[in-house]
Amino acid sequence: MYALIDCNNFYASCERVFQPGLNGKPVAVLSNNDGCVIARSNEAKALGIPMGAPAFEYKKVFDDHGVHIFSANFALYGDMSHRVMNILSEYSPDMEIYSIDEAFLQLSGFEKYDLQNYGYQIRRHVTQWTGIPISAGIAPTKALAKAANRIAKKFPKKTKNVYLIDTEEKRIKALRWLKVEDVWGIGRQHTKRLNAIGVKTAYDFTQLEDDWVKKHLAIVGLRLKQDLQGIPTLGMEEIQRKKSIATTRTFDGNYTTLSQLKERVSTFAGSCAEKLRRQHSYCNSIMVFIHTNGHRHDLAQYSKNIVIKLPYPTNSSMELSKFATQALSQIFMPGYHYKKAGVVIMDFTPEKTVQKNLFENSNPKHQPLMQTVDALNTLYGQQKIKLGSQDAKRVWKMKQERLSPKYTTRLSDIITVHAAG
DNA sequence: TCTGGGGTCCTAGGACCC
DNA sequence: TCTGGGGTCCTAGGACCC
Repeated sequence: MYALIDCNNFYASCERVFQPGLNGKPVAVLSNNDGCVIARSNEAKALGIPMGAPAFEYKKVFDDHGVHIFSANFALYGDMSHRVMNILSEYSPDMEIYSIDEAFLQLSGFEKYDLQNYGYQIRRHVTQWTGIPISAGIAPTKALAKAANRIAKKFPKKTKNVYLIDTEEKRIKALRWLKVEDVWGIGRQHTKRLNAIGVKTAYDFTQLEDDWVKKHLAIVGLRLKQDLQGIPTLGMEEIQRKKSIATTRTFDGNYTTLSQLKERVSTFAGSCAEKLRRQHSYCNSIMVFIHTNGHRHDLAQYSKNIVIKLPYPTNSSMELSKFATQALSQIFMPGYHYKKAGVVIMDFTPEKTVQKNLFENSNPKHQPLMQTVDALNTLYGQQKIKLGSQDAKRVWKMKQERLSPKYTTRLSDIITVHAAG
């Protein structure tokens, strides 16, 4: 059996932990630059605010219904996630952290347990220790656990946020209830194709011929079908090192000059390098892209990316920044209003097995230097030490008008509790 | 005025090998 | 007239996830 544990409305719930007065009230969290809605409490969902809604289009709804708006506070969410995962890891020797707010627990060997109660126990524990409400779906396969989790979320009163699929009847009932577009792994394109042949529910999907599924949804679709039929096909994944690391941003305004973009791209490359060092890897390729604003139909559009193979593996901020800005110069075209840029690094090798090059190698002095920079930035706060190519005066140009404090990761932001006489 | 960011996996087709 | 067979590796693009 597998359990899928999922935090309810995670980002909104994190904000509520420190402002319990917001329980029962509509809360929404916005993306960087306060652009789109990326998390909503149930009350906000009930107001018809969709996922990804542009904030400016829904300003009136926010005002009319007193929706509490927050700028994304990823330092807080990351730390809360870590706390939740720590607790969950006590409930199975085999856990896969699937996303910031979700984890699978493998429960083989737990057959003698009352799994329904086990779910309640996990829920009580996480809620009491972190204040984050969770839902649990428990079933014989991962895809079915996902489905069970959806039921637990959809019917909180009946299920008390834990739903167990442990019989064939329950499996069929769940799949007949689940719309095919809500199946894990079925996105927009697949839904279109499936609806066209009359497949409306997850159950319908499991009744299709294997050949048809393989042909139109490829091997991934076929595995999914089997998993939904109760044949465990999707196993626990080893979460090791990342295979690519990205830092990309939409700008607050438009950038028109190469030097403006160079500063941004250099910063992004430095941030990628830092993440890369944290997982003790070197990279061999770097990709840089720039875009104009696709929503502005009145402006000329340009979008380009370029991948560069590095002459030697590196994780030095200076090297990566140098290569990234070189790449940028190759794709930059004057005369456009740029709205977005990013750096993606990939093709990693672990620190320990880096292949040295006979003629060209990373400057050996960079490694101790980077270690020192990382240590200083950890000690004195991020971005205290920057590259010369970065804008030293730039503070934080992102629009974040409703940012909550970093309650759990910055000493000065810790809450004060006043006890009445 | 205003529209996020960060990932994974698979497939088809081309280039190349013997 | 007629032109093999079996591989690997790489890349771009598409689909999906949160």
